[in-house]
Amino acid sequence: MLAFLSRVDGAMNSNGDGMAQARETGTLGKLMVLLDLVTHADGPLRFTDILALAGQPRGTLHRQLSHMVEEGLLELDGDGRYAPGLRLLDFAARSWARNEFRLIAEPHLADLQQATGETVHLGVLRGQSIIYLDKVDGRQPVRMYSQIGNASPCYCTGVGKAALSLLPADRLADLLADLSFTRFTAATHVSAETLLAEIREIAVEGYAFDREEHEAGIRCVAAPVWSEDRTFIGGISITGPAYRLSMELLRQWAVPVQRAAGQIMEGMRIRLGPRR
Amino acid sequence: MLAFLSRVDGAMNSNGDGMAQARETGTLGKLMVLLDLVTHADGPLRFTDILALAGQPRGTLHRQLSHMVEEGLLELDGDGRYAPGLRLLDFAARSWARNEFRLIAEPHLADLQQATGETVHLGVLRGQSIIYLDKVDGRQPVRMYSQIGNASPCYCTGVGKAALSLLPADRLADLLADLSFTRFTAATHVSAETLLAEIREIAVEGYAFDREEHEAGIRCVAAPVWSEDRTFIGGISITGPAYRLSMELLRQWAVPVQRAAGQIMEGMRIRLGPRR
DNA sequence: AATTAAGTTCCAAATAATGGAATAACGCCG
DNA sequence: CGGCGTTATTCCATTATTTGGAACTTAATT
Repeated sequence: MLAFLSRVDGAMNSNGDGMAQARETGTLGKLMVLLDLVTHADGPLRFTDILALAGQPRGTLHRQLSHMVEEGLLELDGDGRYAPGLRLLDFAARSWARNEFRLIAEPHLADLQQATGETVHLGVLRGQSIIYLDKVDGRQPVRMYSQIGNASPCYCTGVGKAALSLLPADRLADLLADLSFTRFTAATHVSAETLLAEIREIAVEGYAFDREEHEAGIRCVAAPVWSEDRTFIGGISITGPAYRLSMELLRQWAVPVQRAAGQIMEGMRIRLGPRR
Repeated sequence: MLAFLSRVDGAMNSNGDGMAQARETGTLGKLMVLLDLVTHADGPLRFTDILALAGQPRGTLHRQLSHMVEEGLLELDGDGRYAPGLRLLDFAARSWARNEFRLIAEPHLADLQQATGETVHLGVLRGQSIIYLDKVDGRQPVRMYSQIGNASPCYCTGVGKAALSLLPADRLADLLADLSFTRFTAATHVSAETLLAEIREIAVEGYAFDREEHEAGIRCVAAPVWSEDRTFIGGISITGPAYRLSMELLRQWAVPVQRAAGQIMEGMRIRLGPRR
């Protein structure tokens, strides 16, 4: 049911500088396409399935898949079906555990959750997607992976639009040019024009809303966050059901969200020093 | 504080079988060594650091790192330091979300948590490490990534020893021959002999204990779990502080843990059919 | 047993990776 | 500002790996 994300994330390494230069990553690039293919599929794929999707010669594909299985990036079950490898979990767990941005943001996310009682997210822009780095849910032990690590479109999430408002005009234009819109709800932006208009507004106001644009019945208010070296461009948000979060309430919450965002950025300055 | 894990997990792809058939994964293998290097480091690494650790020519290394950054496997910050890439999170989130074994086990883990009130883990053997696939903690919203995805040594965890008890003698011998022991506590096995003796016992009894072997003050009881095609060999465990979990209590809990393990395996049979 | 489909192995040709050295950028200090 | 040590990046002939078509093996079907 989340299969549509494939589109979105697949475009993640579009280096959209106008001319669409095919990626220059040699052998690795080809293997990553395969990894993308398998991880984005709805279930395990057999050799022939991948062969059809990848459009490569049999011999080549076979060696590539074998190497990836050998390295633990993919797993091959008893029925000859390929699935994402669990070694990826180990890599990701380490990537996440030591991420400076997340570590610094953590306490401020918790504060914001306490203050509002609603779910708080931290996300960063990667390519055209928002990758969620953290989530604090007020209620019972949440299945964290359910959100952390997930990639969502930038054009229909609060964090995404907040992030876009930070981009310089030229980078924003490039990104929008490469963007393809999928309508998730009646409120989803489906054209660069309306999106750009809202982003301009967000850049002025300093906060963004998601007016049930990604999921019906879910609203949020978000504020942009960035690191000084611009490695991280993203945002934090408070998310909840529309029946509980009126637009008026969200407007009030813009203040604490912006304050938390400011504290996180201040924390980065202190921690990482004034370099660059 | 968990930095010591680096050592241990590093051994996951140690091909240290005396003479070491060098891995036959071509270019990919070389890149994975680098990814391992960066993800296992204590912090971001500069080019020169990696150069020293990898022992490769400058030109080669530079191109390799560039490709990996381009693909999102690594990230390069403003100070020229390499860190694990966030794209790994997206891969891992997908790998985890659709893992059949975990999906089937989930409700039984929750049951077991309810019955005992203590923390429940699900892990599988990958190489010489146990990778934790799931965790159910009774108390407050836990930072899930803190455990899920983490790789721990097989020789000093309940799940690990339970998993080892499932291996046929020859595979077990191979694995033990390659194993290098790190003493974490006074109770840690540090020789293949004593470990093998305990594993034999576990194979008879059908359950394993961790008697504060990995972390002082932490005990657990575990039972082996495997899929019919042997793709997954692992276990589930109940873990908690020694002051609350006497060895006597753990012995009593062996029964419900084994029952839950049985239910999970039954679930796999039904779900995946009697193939292979 | 015959037939089709699915997966695996082989090897000359094409391509990408290699690695030593030259070049460029940075950071520090006088 | 200019020089010096450090660090990072680019270049290109050589070398090793990947490529891809076809032959081969294995498994499933009738």
